[in-house]
Parts: sequence; C-alpha cells; structure tokens
Amino acid sequence: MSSQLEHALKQLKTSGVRMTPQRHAILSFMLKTHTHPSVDDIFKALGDQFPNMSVATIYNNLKVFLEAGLVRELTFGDGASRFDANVDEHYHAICDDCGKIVDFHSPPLYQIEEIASEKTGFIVKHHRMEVHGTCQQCSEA
Amino acid sequence: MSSQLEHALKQLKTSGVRMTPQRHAILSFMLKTHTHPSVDDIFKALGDQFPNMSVATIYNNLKVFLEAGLVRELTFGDGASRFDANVDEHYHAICDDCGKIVDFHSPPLYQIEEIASEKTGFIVKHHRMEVHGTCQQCSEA
DNA sequence: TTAGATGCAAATGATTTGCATTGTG
DNA sequence: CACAATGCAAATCATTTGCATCTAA
Repeated sequence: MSSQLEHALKQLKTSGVRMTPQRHAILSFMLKTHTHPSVDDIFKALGDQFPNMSVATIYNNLKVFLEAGLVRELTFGDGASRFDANVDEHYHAICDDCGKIVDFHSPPLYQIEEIASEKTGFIVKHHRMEVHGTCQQCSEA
Repeated sequence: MSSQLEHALKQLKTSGVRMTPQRHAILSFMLKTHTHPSVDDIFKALGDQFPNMSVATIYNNLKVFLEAGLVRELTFGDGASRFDANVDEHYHAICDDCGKIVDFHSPPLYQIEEIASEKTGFIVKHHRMEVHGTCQQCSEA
C-alpha cells in the first residue's frame, strides 16, 4: 500500500470518517490514477469490483475527500466535473482537440495574486491557471 | 448606440448572420453589462421586452456570438455558464463567499505558456487564470 | 422566396435528494 | 447499538434537440 494511501486513510480516520470498502476503493483509485477522472469514469473503473455501487456513493465520497482536502475538483466547460488527487501545487494543460489533461509544474504565480489583490481589494486565497491548445499526438495527426 | 455595438453588428452582418430583435437585444445587453450573466440572468433581464423569448434562443445566440469571438464563456464549478462580452485580455477575481466576479488587468502570463509548452509538448494557444478569495464587501462584513 | 431564426416542449446528462436498508466502529 | 454510509429511484437543473411556424434579407 502506498504511503500516500496510508496517510489519507489515517487522516480520514482522525476526522471521524468511517471506512467502507467502496470508500477505500474510490480513494485508492483516485490516488493511483493520473487521468483526472469524472464520476462516470470512476463508476466504470470500479464496476467490476462493485457491480451495485451507486453513482450517489461516488458523489458522496468525492465530497468527503474534497472536504478533507484529499482531492481537487476541476471544471471545464464540458459537462462533467473531473477530480484530481494530486493536491500539490501544479497546473494543467488541456488539449482542445481530444480533451486530454496533462499536469505540469512551474514556479507558482504568486505575483498575480498580489496584483489581483491590489487591483480588486480581494483577499486572495488561491488561483487557478490552465493552458489550452493541442497535445503532441493531436498535432502530429 | 455604442461604437462597440455598431462594430459587433457590422461584424455579424459581414459573417452573414441575420439580425433579429431578440439577437440585437441579447447582444446589446451583453455589451452593456459588466456582470458576467448566466443564461438565466439574460432571460430574466430581457423578460419585460420579450415575454415569449425562449431560453433556447439565448443559447443559440450566445453560440453565434461565441463563434464570432464577440463573447467568452466562463465556467466555474457552480452549475451555469457565465458569459463575458469583454474579450480584451483580462483576468477574473472570484469571491468564494458571494460569487461576485470582478475583472482585473495584469501583464499577460505568456511565460507560463512557454513553460507549459516545453514541459508538455503542447502547442499552447491560450490560457485561463483566475484568483479566488474574499471580496472587500464580504471581508468587511 | 427561402434559408435561417424563433418558441415550445420533450429529451438528455450531470448532480442531488429522500428514504429504506446495511454495516462500521 | 447508533449513526453514518449505501443503493436505488425520483427529482432537479442546465443545456440540447426536434419541429412547426415565422421573418430577415
């Protein structure tokens, strides 16, 4: 078991969250994948293990994980939310042709938070940034 | 009539888009407001003028305007898309308490597009950035 | 005149909710 | 045992679609 999963399990236990087989499977899947899955992706991926699992259970659990800070929700314009268990500081590149989402790292844009704060009077807590374009495979095709 | 509206009308005419009273009203409203309205906001705002206007008409027209590059679509995690007729380079500050969206300007983040391109192999065409936090009114309350 | 636009209602798809049942701690 | 979690179905909400009617050019 990955230490990341162990750590997440411990954290949930500390917060008084009960562990169920479904919850464990969803969490474990989220920590293992790097594909930014939608609820439906998770539903399909765990269908073999849990033929009777309800989508409501997936929504419920993602909400629990969100509140625990274990996952982030990503919303693009295309219908379904996507979820990302990589909560490290990072950004996303999105292919406007095939929809693929690729993580990348870069020095964080704290300066823009300061500029925003000066110009708008907001107390800025975080920012979101993503680049759009065409991925390597799509541009080669 | 604002020169912005004149220019938009001319552009649509050139693209062979017919002008209807509904289309004119939606376009004019979009250019006048700075509130980043949702479809429902537009529907309510124009309800007096057009008691029988269909939401489908609003969706249709926003799609036309999007394709003409006259508006941008903004999607946050909260259900409905919002639309912005300010297509100049600018960013948004979003209040996580009251949902208000405030425009602000800043030197564009082209460097992050380069970094993203190097790290991911994408051909980067544009980026999106927004800061989240608490607006002045909400933090004073 | 005629292709494109509108209005309406039904369809779709994501997400939420209510509730009876089950299972964790 | 108590209360939280699950599964299921119905409800909700944004958006899309089909189609008959209308209208801008």
